[in-house]
Amino acid sequence: MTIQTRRERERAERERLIVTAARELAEAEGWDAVTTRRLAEEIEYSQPVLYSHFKGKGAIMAAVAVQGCADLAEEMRAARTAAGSPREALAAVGGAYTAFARRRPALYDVIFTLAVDLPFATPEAPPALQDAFGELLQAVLPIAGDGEDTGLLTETYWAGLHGLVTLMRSGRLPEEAHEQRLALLIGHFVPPGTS
Amino acid sequence: MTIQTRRERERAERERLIVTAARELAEAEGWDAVTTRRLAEEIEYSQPVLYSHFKGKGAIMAAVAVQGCADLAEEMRAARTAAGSPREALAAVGGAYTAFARRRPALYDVIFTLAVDLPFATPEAPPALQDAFGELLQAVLPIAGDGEDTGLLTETYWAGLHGLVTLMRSGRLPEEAHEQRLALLIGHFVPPGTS
DNA sequence: CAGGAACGCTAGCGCTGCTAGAATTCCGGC
DNA sequence: GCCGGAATTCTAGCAGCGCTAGCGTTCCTG
Repeated sequence: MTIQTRRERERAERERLIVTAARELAEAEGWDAVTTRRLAEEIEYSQPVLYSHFKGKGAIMAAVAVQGCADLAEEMRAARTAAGSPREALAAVGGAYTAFARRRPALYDVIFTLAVDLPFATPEAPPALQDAFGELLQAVLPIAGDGEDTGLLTETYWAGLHGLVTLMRSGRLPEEAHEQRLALLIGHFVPPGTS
Repeated sequence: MTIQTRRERERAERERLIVTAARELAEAEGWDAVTTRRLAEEIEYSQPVLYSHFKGKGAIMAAVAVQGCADLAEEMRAARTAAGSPREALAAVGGAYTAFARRRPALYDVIFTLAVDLPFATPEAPPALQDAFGELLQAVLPIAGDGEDTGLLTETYWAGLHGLVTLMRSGRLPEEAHEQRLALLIGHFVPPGTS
């Protein structure tokens, strides 16, 4: 029994090693630099080892995405709970979201633009994804107008944030006015008179 | 002179052939299917011919993007000029934008998510891109609040639309509630009391 | 009709994700 | 202590990618 468990433990550790190496390499040099050969070299094993842990490169990226999404959820939670008014909370979460996207672009990309084989808007979605969406939802809840579907409103706010960061990071929107655009978005989501 | 001009004409025609073939192939089978070998086969020339017209695959995609953006601008213009009130115009342009993205996903991707070597938010941006943005701007102008920067407001509205379509098309937002989310976005951009 | 330039082709480079099958390592029973 | 078998890891290679050097042909010009 001990041998079996030791092997399983080593295997699990190596799996974490792969995910960590992929994340660090992507954050350091971008996802283009993350090839299976490079990754194998990084973890000091041969390529096929990767495929004994993951179905393919996409699955490794998905694992990185889930891990990164937990970070994002945590940062949004911290921002939200530190804020005072509902309006401040909405702005804080939006600011945390876009700040994450700009500070860790490779991580943001793999969560929200690249990897596709992750279930998203379903109950089977990984908890980390649901947590991140939940943070947005908590921030949107208090500022929802009468009769507005909170889930849909959250999705719409999320889309606004996502559009801002993706267009900016791909050079389609100039960086310098980001804060002003973010303020405009938030301002249009908060009903007038909400403190 | 006639020989020279004939050659130039044939060259220009072949260039259009390349761009058209790339666009049709992408729209039919997605950009993954657009390889230089496949493209060469499609136009019945060898691969290197492509590189005598374009610097690389990216440049071909950029050409498709510019051509597609003209279509988008045209559709938004038609929607805007057919609308009655400012609110209807904003909704019509937003609807035309998202409808374009859903009807021609490959084209939308190459304009707004894939190709990067196009100047966007500068005076050197291709006219087609500026036209498309101009249509959005024309729709946003009448509903801008006092003291709001119209350009920034347009960019923010654009980001909202872009976020909606990209998250939906990548499976991160469910398709069915699209119209409701779009209505929410538009509703939050139109000041209350604007007819 | 010959010389030369312009043109398009064949062939190939280094890279990608991924995999079949050989080789090695390690554990359990005698 | 040692050997057979199972589990594991590696070497080697496939098909395809974007891109290019250099050869062969074709066609215009003097």
